[in-house]
Amino acid sequence: MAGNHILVVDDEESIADLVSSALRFAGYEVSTAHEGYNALRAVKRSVPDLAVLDVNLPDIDGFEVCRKLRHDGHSFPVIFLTARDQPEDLRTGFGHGGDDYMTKPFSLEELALRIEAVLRRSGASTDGNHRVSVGEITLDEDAHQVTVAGNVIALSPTEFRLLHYLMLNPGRVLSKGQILDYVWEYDFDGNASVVETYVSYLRRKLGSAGRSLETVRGVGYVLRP
Amino acid sequence: MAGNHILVVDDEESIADLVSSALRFAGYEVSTAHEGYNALRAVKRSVPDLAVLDVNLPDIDGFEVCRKLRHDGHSFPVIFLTARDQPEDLRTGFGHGGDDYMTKPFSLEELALRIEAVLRRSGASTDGNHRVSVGEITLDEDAHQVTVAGNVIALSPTEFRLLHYLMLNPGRVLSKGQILDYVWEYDFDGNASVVETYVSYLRRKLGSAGRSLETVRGVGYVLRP
DNA sequence: GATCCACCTGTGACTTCGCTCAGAACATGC
DNA sequence: GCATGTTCTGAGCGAAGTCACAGGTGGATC
Repeated sequence: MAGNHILVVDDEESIADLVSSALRFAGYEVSTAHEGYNALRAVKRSVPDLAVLDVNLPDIDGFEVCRKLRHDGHSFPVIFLTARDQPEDLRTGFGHGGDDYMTKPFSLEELALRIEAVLRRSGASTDGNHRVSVGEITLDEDAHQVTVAGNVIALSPTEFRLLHYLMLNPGRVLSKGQILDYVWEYDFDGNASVVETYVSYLRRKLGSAGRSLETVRGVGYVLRP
Repeated sequence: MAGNHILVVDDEESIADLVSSALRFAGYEVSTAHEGYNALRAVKRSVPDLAVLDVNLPDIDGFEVCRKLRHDGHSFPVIFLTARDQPEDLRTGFGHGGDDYMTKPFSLEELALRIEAVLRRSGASTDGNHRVSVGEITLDEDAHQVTVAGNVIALSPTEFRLLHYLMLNPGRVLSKGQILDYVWEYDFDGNASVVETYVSYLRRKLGSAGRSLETVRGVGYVLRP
């Protein structure tokens, strides 16, 4: 996945920034645009390996951008972002040559996963390594499976995403806020104590290996290598 | 991080001064403004790498300033400052193109950290080094861990911030007032002797290395390299 | 060497934070 | 439509952290 170039197009700058910093962190090269025509211009300058297109743009909408891209012969995959509750959009999106679809708000983790999935499907080069290990814990993204010292343990989707995020940042303290942004939907406005609850679940399921998931009081959590 | 230019906008002169002197000290170039229109004029003269904007300004509010800046095509990151207990502001802030958010009162330490984080995210040059060493003591910000001669020692959040501040200024005497401003919230109105208490805690936890944390009677404390 | 004052450090009250559990609300699969 | 799993909240508890206070210690000054 390293080195792939992604174009993020969203008129809300805060979202474009949030997404692009998360993707940069995940090892992609990212450029952004806030308007449809700017996006087309950006592609003329440098063709990305994938584009994340918001549907609602100030000038021409994301579908139209995608249609023009396909018309110009570009075949890189496109993932659409759209506000909730517009199910009819889905068909429109795929009709215009979209490869995947996400409704806002979404979790950055999920976006990263979908991007990777779409890139893999489209045959772009990925590093093909979807397994992470920290200490005795191994997480396999493809198999969606976690093993501790060789024994498979069952995790719920949220537990899995949380563990994955922690494992992507071994030895780095992640604040509850960061965790909420990445693992939960980015505008999740519930109680931050869900994180505590899920850390508790994870520790229990991880058994003795759960001890490497440390609390840094007043700061956040770390998975110590 | 060195050399980045930051614009601080706050109508309370004492706060603007406090913040700007702390940021100058942290190696930034700082300019200040006390009103919204002055801030816009200052940007016209010299475009900063980041702006710290108070929301409550006498003429136009911080959000409006940010909106105008974005409208003029400026994309440098903005951090908003606002009084507590206005959670709905947060969304407004991000809606207007803000990159981060802090509620008053805050510690200067935290502001410095956020500025660095935002600059890093926005791709501006930072020194990217989150480890400091003085003598046998090493402090790692990411891991939120302190080691003395290789042995990890556990510190409370306040102890950690205090040590961090001292380590950022090896060989320089810091007064209790400076320490209170930087490590505690700037309007902390308690007894300045907390600093003594925490220096005492630190010395005990640092063991023999604690001897390099010297008292300069009548002046303050130094960490001797 | 007496006195003063800044600083040190132990004690303890109080607060904050995080862990865990129980359960309600919701989603999913059979 | 029932059973099961999942998500998230809220309360209670205990541990950890914060800070004031007060008695003790030891330079500095005269």
